[in-house]
Amino acid sequence: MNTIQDTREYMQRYDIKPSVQRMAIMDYLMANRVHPTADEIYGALYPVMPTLSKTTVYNTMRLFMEQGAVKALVIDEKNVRFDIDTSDHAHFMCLGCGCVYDIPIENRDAIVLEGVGELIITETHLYYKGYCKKCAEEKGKII
Amino acid sequence: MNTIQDTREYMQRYDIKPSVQRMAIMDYLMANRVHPTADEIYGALYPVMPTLSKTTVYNTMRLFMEQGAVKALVIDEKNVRFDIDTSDHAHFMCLGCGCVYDIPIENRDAIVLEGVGELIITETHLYYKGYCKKCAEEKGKII
DNA sequence: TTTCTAATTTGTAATTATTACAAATTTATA
DNA sequence: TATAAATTTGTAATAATTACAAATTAGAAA
Repeated sequence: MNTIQDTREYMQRYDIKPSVQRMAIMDYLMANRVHPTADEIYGALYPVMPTLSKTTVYNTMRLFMEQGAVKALVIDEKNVRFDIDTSDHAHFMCLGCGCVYDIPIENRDAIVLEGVGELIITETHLYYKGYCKKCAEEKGKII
Repeated sequence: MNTIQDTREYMQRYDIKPSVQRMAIMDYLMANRVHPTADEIYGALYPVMPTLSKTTVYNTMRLFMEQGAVKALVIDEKNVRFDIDTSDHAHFMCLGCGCVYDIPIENRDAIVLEGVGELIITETHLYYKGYCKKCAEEKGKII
């Protein structure tokens, strides 16, 4: 479990000035590593912070991304998800339950493509979709 | 270069009934392997087919996807792109010029994740972002 | 060819995630 | 305490995509 102090330190490390809203959002991201959407963050915090605005969630996520504290995860067409683990890694999304798991990868920093030449890689994004064990077992009712 | 006959045969292979619009769209996808958005497809075909509707482009892309003739490529948050190469492969998007190149990958069909168990992979999506050689050279004016 | 039916296309309106923006509030500073 | 700066909020705008019903086209039957 992470304390409020942990959250404060984490934000300090990324040069993010704390505020009640920012703390609540960062705290949520640290405690619930489920790669939530802006809407899910808002939905989770609204009950305990009814004055929270969805715009603030978007503003805050943009700030967090600019400061390098979170990364955008573009795994489904519908909406952007946010990942507090900013190290290069892959994702697995279960098509049954929607869970998104982190997967380690070995990454590279350049590719030479025939006919095109060298490509300098600054971002690596890898994701899989499929079924986790539990959903694969009940698969009959899914597909 | 592909002929109209090639396009017709390709559609037949995927059980897609031809129509003037579908032929034009498929033909465009086969001739321009640039992973276009729905809007780009519409923009390219509108001049030669002014009665074309954007809804038809979306409808057609959905049909093509359902029949397995194209795949959705979710590489940027803004809009979905379409890829006529349905084999598993990666993409590189140049942050300078926006070009998207195909990259070969070796793929897997399952992962065992500690604490979660086996994950059955049905889709692999890998993409990189960065700069192609040309853009890297002019990088000063980009970043 | 003409008629009828089914499939396809089209245009418009609805939906939804995200962003723009300006007013209101809060926080920090003098 | 008064003032300025930063932050939050609500509403409206934007833009990709989808829903839907009318119009058109294509195909089959007569």
